[in-house]
Amino acid sequence: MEKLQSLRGMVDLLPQQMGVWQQLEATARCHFQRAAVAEIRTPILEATELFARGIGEATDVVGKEMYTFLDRGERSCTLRPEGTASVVRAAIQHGLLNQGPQRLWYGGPMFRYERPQAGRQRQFHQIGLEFLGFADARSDVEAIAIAWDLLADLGVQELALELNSLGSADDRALYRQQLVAWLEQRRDQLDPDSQDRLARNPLRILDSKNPTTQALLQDAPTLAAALAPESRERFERVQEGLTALEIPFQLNPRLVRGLDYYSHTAFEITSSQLGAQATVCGGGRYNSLVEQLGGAPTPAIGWALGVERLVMLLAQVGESQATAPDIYVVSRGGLAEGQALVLARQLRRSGRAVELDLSGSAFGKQLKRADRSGARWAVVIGEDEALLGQVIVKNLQEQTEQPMAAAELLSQFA
RNA sequence: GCGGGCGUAGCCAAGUGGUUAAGGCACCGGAUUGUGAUUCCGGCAUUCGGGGGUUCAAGUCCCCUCGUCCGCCCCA
Repeated sequence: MEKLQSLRGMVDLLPQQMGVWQQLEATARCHFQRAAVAEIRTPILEATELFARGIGEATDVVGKEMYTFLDRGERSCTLRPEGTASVVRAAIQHGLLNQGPQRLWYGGPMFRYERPQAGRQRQFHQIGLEFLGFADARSDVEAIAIAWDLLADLGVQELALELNSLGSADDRALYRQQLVAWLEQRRDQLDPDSQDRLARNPLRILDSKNPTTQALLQDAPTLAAALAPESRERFERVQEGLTALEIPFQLNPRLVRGLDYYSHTAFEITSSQLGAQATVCGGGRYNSLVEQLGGAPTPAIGWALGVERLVMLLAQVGESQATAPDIYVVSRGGLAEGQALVLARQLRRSGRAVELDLSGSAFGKQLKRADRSGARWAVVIGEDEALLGQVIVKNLQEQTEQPMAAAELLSQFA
């Protein structure tokens, strides 16, 4: 029979890895709460139309990476490739924006149909933040600061924040024209990938990894020069804010985010320890998206961080936590086993983490498992103890033991 | 979608065309029918990702296929 296994690029998270995940999620929750950011959860399945309109038909994410299929009602459905479009959709649908600006976060699985490689899977997880209805440059700074502080608190080392401004939609359209005109003159000097992008998504050529293309771009018109004075001033205020918060950053004039909806501030937080997919967190401002999805014009900024990539960094830091019980209950014989079942439940009700050995094997075997479970205490009930209403409490670390009444045990561990 | 590396047990692996596929970890059982370490003994791949071919003989060579990893594209 064919071996059953998970679909390509879909990975299981096994019990041993969950400690890092849980710690990460708890830390994120804590940071959001302290920053007065509320959680929102949206379905992982949406109408294909949402992403086509929100992210942009021309992007790779929409053009070739979506998990799309027809449901039984012949509607085109897509497993969400990112979170922002869904959050904005939900905010519009439920009139959240009529109640004032929204500070939201989300977390969960995203899906992209790509070849897996280091730091890239078909199902992966993101934790993201969206500030809807905030235009001030300080909101950009605050959004970035929350991401930065979260990563720092988790103990991630050697992070770099890269920053750029794409300007307003007008600035970008103007620059796009300049760049395309300039590159058309030199089309034959571009690598094939970039030639392709010239028509589809020319700004992304700036980000090319091809060295000759990069050399050519040295003399190309710059995005910074195309920014209107207001855009430039806005960008300066973002930088001043980051400096005031002592968050180090590097200006990267080639940083162009892939999704169509970005404008003004764009940023990435990267780690050199991740291989080719180095971005841990990426985001930026998207002032036109809400309107594009049918809401009132609403400025917004957000980011998403890749949980698997973050976990890779945390694993390198050596972060991991096993889930050991406080007490391991060992019993043998009908009467004793019955009492152990009751006792374990009572201990749990008083808040203890208790593992009950259900094997019925010899005491030696059970104690061996007690030892390996990492529990501090073992409670032993044999037939003799059961008849007397007693238990033996062993301290597994100090290798000491003492008999006591079951009731005494309960009051001691309450 | 394109390029390259790799598939031997739950994990790490030896194996260079020649009888029954090393070893280690983990796990299970026993020595110890009521006590954890260590030790000792035993168990744990009818077969090398799958299919086809070459050969007297294939884990080993060839072809196809699937999976996986790394890179490109792209992104978190």
